[in-house]
Amino acid sequence: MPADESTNTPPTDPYYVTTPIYYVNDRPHIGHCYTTLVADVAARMARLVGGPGREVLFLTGTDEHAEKVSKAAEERGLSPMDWATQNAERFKDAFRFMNFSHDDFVRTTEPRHKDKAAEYIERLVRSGDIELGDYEGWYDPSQEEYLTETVAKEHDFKSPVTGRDLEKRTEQNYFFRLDKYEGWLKEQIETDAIRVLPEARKNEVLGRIKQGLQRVPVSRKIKEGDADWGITMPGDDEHRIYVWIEALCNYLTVVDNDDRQQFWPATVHFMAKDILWFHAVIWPAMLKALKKPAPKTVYAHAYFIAEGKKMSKSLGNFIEIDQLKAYAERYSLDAVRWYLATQGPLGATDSDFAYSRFVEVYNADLANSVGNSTSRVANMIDKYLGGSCDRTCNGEFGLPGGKALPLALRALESAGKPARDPSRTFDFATLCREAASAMTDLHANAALEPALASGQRLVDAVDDFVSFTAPFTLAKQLDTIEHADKALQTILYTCAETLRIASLLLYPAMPEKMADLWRRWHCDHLTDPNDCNSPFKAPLAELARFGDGDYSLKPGQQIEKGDALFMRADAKEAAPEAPST
RNA sequence: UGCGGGGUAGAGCAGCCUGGUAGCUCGUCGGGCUCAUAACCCGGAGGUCGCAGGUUCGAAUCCUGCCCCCGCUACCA
Repeated sequence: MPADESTNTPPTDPYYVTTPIYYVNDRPHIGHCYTTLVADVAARMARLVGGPGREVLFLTGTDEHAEKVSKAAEERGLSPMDWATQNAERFKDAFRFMNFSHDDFVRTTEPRHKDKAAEYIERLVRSGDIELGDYEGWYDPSQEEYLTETVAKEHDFKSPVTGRDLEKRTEQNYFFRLDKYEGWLKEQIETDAIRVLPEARKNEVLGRIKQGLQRVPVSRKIKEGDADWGITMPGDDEHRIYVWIEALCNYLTVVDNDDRQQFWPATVHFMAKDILWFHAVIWPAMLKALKKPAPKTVYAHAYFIAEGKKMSKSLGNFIEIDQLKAYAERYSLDAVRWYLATQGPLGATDSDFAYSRFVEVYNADLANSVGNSTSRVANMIDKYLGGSCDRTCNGEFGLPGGKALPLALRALESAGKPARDPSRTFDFATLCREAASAMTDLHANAALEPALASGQRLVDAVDDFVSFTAPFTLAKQLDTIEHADKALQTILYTCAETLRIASLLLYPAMPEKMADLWRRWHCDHLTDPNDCNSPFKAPLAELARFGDGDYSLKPGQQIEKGDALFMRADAKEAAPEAPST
């Protein structure tokens, strides 16, 4: 594929990315943060790749209408709304801390959601996609809940909690005719019209669809003494819309208005694997019934486990937001974001959040690479060139083919350290163009980890280039080799300019640190470096133009070294601990 | 029970679809360099690719069987 062509045409289609809305009784933990971070990286990448001309909407929020929410509120002597508000704030705080760039935060208790959701259900009733029927199942009277056939059988038809016999009960419910859409769903997912990722999950979903789809209950009978919480079934006061069904609607309710109509269908829904079925099957079928297009991509990641152990309430080993804060305090927030984004369970298998691994990744990917590389390059520019390059990488000294490289080789030779392979050539313009193009293509395929890796490759290339050309050796021969100064400027410019482009590619995961670098290097022409959430001034293809673009480093541009971007971490130090609560 | 994913150097992973010198990151050992954050560059050691059969001139890669790990199995958020 011709790399330069796809780079020249930045995407302009509206990009709409969502996270699940989170169960508001939960305390924010690594799971919520991870899913939302993935969406944040995707959203930032969409804005970067597309530039100011592309509309991007990133939505997250809270799911508040569960029965247990009103119960939890009651236990605390609060109204359900007050309790929900209080907890929604915790999510908002956590997400602010994580520097997520969501454009909107929806709460299912907001009228804009409730009204539309009820309207959708009503439409489905009218179209016959939702109908009244009998639900027969195993009821656990002690827990006041129905159990699935499988669970009931597993526990020998006794309550898993109390061990008492389950009752076979029948009640009237509204059902969504999921069964009507079996063939359509199978076809949509098979052909990737609805792309289910990763591949393993697609197979899983298709496998289940082939086993046959049944209608799904979408309402609950309102019981005596129930709190007035949730949305009642349109036209039937005795039923309440089942929260799951209502919650799914949030993706649409928020954009189903004059201002945001262009965002539907959603570009990508991110979620954890446990709720894939709702998003890949039930939700698209509901949309089909509503005559709305289905989401383009449904991406289900796996779980984080903690220090090799599955996180569970009984073990009490959930990595909560406070622990992430403790890591961020020691290593910077962006280091946490980087670790989660690049080591996370984007594939089908779970990933481990382990301190030893964190330190390893931090040192390898951040301290020793981007951090050290920007440091050494800035330092040489400061030391040898007084803090700025007066020459770009173009012209007769440029690379590849110009005089800079032969002069560097000559300096090495006269210092008695000839290059091992003098025939090597370097073409950073192409390298950078391909890296930017790779990010654009990978992002379009929701392949976020490889997209971020394209930035790392540029940093590695700079380190390799510095070793090969040894500008520090050249710098000692400015008086003895003619034009050595020009070669030196060209080489260091090449390094700095490549790092500038690398920083753009690393930005989606590490916005604050990269903005920090842009402040030191006076790159305020990319975006506002004092606000890493401000829009970019052009699409990536233009921003990442090497050497001769409008956004390239300019001759004379001040490059300040500053403090280490990422201090090396000491693995012998004890793991950061969250303050005990 | 059914369906799906996985088992590749000490650790974490890629390669398998489209068979043909087994690769990457970290760790480890040796060398180089000195601009840099004990960093960076080069090289070495370390794997009979879960097990057993089969197809093939040739299999980590295709087929069959088996073992182990994990996930999903819908009305719980």
